[in-house]
Amino acid sequence: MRPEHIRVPALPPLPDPNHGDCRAVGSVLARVGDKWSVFVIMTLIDGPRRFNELKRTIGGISQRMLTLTLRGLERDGLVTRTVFPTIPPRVDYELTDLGRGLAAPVRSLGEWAFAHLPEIEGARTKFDGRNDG
Amino acid sequence: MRPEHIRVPALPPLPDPNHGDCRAVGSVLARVGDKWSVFVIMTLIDGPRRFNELKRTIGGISQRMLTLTLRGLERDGLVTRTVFPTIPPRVDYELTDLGRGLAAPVRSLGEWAFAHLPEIEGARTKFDGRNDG
DNA sequence: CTGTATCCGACGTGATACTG
DNA sequence: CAGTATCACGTCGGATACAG
Repeated sequence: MRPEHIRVPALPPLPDPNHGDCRAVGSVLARVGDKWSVFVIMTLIDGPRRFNELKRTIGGISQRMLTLTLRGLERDGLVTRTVFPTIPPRVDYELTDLGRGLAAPVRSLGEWAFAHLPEIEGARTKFDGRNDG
Repeated sequence: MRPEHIRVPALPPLPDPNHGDCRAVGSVLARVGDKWSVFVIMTLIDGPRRFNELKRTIGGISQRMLTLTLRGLERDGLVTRTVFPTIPPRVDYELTDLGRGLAAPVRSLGEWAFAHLPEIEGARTKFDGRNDG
């Protein structure tokens, strides 16, 4: 039997990624997948942090991106923003219950990624090397 | 006690998001977080699929982005690409063991997202409305 | 059928300067 | 300290045309 005769035998029913709900899930995944959200969430797990505390702890993030990331998380109800009208001003950011709930699966994903980093990086090197030589 | 006197009591040790490993984890999260990878992974859970099968099933993805997404997943060792040298050509994509392993935490995240969609969308509406009116 | 090549607009990200 | 405003740049993603 040649390759062209190998048929996938009538596909089983699919979870239909087109369904609106799956699209919406995508919007959540997009937030988690942006460059900084996960770092912020993980940093806030241990308790509330101030703006510059977050900036120093995360490191490498610009003021602008930290602001935008925090706004996004706040918009999604994952983080609260508390302003203390003092001089100098102080703003605390803290995970909501919703945010803490999200942190769990995110942590799972992170742990999986960490555990399988060697395999992934090995695969990348192998793949890239194949294209060069 | 006024707000400016409320002090976070000497921060507990942090998981240091600056550590190289955490950065590397970010690169995995970045893949999962891109626009299409999760859809492709979820579609491939039930078994191997051909290029246009994926395209039709996912829907809304361009030929270009499907190609790029699949190349990325292949590069990371999450998907295999099998070419059948027939006319017309046929290419099967299938999750590797590594890819199936990733699918589990991704599914957890997706289920969390699905379960909490109302809360998130509610928070978004509330946040956006506060800015308009 | 399964891609690659090209163009182009939209968006994400960073650097810098400025404000309350 | 905690932002906002602006600019500059690169990448992402879509549309279209072409190729094996």
